[in-house]
Amino acid sequence: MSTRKRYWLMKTEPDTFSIDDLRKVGVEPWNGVRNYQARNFMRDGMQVGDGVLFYHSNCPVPGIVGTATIKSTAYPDPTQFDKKSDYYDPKAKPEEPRWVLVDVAFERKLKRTIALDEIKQQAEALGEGFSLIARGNRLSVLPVTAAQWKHLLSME
DNA sequence: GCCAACGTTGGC
DNA sequence: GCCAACGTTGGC
Repeated sequence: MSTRKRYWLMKTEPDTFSIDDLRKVGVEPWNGVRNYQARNFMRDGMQVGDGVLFYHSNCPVPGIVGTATIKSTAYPDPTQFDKKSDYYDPKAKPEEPRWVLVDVAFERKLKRTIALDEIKQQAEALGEGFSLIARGNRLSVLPVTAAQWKHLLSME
């Protein structure tokens, strides 16, 4: 496996966990991902040191609000075994975990939000395949190329 | 709050 | 293995 730094975009609802929350705690175990494709990106793709575009969804101005760093490779998400958790999965067994998470570290908050609106206007430069703006995409964890990373942050 | 676009579940 | 019903995401 390559050790070259990779880039990702991770969505969160600011009412639940915002960039300001991440800044306060420093490092956060990214629990609650319950989508297989998103899980596979964390499990099979993420390496310590990878870059993360921190995205706010389900809010007045959806968009990229900060950057973060991957602090751990994937390990089992403990909330899947916790009956009191919203993320409890009765089908997950400790000897056969179904869901994983990674630790995400605060890097910086952008000077301003790079709004989804503006990102859509850059569709051509970002490439047709950019899944954040692909029709109907709902993935909460998705890969970003080095060129897309550079282009998106140049919009700040 | 609405609803389109998906993903998952479960009966058959 | 099909597919209808249901649940979720997330922009608007």
